[in-house]
Amino acid sequence: MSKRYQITDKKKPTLGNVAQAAGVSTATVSRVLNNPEAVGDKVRAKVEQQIRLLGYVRDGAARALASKSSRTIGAIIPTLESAIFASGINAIEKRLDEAGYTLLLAVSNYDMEHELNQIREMMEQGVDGILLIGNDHLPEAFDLMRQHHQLFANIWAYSEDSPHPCIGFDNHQATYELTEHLLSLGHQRFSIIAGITNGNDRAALRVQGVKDALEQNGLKISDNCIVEKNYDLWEGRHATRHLMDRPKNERPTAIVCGNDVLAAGCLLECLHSGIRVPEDVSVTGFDNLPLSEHLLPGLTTIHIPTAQMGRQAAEYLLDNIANKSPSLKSKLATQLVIRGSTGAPPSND
Amino acid sequence: MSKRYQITDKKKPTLGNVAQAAGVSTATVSRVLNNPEAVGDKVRAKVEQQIRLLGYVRDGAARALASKSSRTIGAIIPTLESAIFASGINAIEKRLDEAGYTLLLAVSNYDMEHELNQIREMMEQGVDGILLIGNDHLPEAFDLMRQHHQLFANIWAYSEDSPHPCIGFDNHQATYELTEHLLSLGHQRFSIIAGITNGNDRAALRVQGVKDALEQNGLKISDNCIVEKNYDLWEGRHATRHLMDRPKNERPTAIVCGNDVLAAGCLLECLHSGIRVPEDVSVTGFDNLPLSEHLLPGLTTIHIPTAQMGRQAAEYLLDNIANKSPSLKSKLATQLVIRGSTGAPPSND
DNA sequence: ACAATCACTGTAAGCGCTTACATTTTTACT
DNA sequence: AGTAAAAATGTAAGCGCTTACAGTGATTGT
Repeated sequence: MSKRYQITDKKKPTLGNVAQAAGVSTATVSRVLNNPEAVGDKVRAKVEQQIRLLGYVRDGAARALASKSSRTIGAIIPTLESAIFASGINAIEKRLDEAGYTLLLAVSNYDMEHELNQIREMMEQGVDGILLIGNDHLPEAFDLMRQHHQLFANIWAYSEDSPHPCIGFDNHQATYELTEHLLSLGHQRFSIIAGITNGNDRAALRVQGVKDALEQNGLKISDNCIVEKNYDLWEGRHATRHLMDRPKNERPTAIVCGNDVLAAGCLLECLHSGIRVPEDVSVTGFDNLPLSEHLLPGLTTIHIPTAQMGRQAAEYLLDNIANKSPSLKSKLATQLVIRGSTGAPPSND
Repeated sequence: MSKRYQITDKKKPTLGNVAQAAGVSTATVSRVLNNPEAVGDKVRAKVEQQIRLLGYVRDGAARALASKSSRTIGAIIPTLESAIFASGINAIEKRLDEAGYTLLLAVSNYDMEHELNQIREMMEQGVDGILLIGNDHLPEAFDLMRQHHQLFANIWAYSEDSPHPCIGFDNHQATYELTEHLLSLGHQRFSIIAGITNGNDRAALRVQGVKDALEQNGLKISDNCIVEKNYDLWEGRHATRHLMDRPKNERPTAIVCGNDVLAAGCLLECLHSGIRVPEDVSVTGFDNLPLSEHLLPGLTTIHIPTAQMGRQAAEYLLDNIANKSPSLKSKLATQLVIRGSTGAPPSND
């Protein structure tokens, strides 16, 4: 009877089964799998044939246990909604894939306790590296990773003086420049629709960037002109309504939003309620999401090189794994993208 | 110089180390970790203390090898852009997390060959279950999974006669009903901006749903009124321009889009080029993305219960792993959401 | 022609954990 | 107190793979 068509074998074939079937040792089979050049042509062909015949699939757990590497990278991102991190993750996954690595993804929902647990879980899974968003994480998280020599990097934020490896951009500087743009247009009354700054260093830095730029120009923003909102369209709309719902000469002439989602909400609210942009108010975002250029008017925002950042982050880990010791930090440039949503402030009358 | 992190050069503590430190056997330590009730209070306390003291973290690879379970679920989605799958993935991750499972995520970019490789990789990783989007996959993929008794399920699509487990909705029926809505408004000239149907059963079924509803009403749609585009805003805009760029009495009065991204592109193109919606043309989408209700006019679309679907999918796998044998199929209801983007066709004059 | 070298291949010792089974200690009941 | 049953703990055999080391011919240099 021919074994060729045996579809339902009871147990999964193991390395040993393949070895036996091919009449070689397990070491040889392992070699054709991991280091084919080290095996003679004939033997290799024979083994490969049996692998195919038996439908052999390596056991990653055993492999990881024996080789001390799971060929897996973990990434913990705050959210999957709103596609903020989508293209970055995409780039990471792509680069990892090229190197034969797999991405383990977790979503923390901006909850640091949860994130800590996820880090622990990933370390249990034996990931070879971990990618975290932002520089702010629980001290316990850093302790845990240090204690176990866990390779990791922070992305999406760059900080000169962070003791940890980071691949990202300067959130503060970006909004600083953005604010300068608004100032140069003549704006004086600013409002900020920020992301929730608690536990989110990026959001906090973006706010600070605006504040510092204003201060540099002798302006100050009062606390009731700064609202914090989740990155959500509705929240952006509500915040906008709230901010614009005051006497005309007290309204902001420029609203700086914590990201493009909030800004889109702001823009859409203006559209819905007849507020003209930029004639009545200028609006800015952060992220340059695909949508932003299509809005009417187009959204002035900060472009982040997410794909490049993702690739670099992946490469940082891979290089480290390969003992190449890449530089600990990488600062990527953001870009101010000026579109129709910013213009001169309304003339005072 | 990355010596910054070399604080302690000791090796990671193992189960054995903990056992030794606590003066018990490895079996006991393993028990307090996996089945605490089976251990006496004093001993458990002693062991737990040592675990904390040593900063012990389990080795997932060893655990997976010995226990035949990696406590990991894999999901392969076509894309991370445009957030189509975001909330579904979110729900999956959440449910899995509750059960102590981790999500392994891969992005196939709508490439089935690539998907097959990713399935293989995930099986190597030893995932306990795999989630695939849609019912269309390479036969080799199904063969591979069957041969290895790999638990899996298709989501995002429901099919009565699929031989595979699936948790999803009826794409065909959804656009069928959507089209009926348009017909009831009096539309006769339809165009479709579809997703790429090749290798995407959902996209194909959505087109077919429209066709069938039209045919049922004695209408037919000519091939040059159907364009296929990637799910991208620009492509939606270009397609719209192309479709509307004909004599007024040949223009479609209704454009059915393959998803909300294309529809948003369509809507935005109309906005940019002065075409009134719905007075000049009605537009529909599919997915009911968060953005869709905020557009002006609001987008008529199909709401998909993504969160529910994600949770159910996760539960299907978990139940299976727990030998509960849940039902193989689950059909979720979609919902036609009528907003301002659909209305009566322009009167012929 | 003989030793040194090289190219393959095999042997076997783990990797750190789970778990069936064996053993000891407690508890419950007569 | 005596005994069986229950509860707690220990023993040790793997799980499937990698890899250092050992072994075997074949090739090369002198």
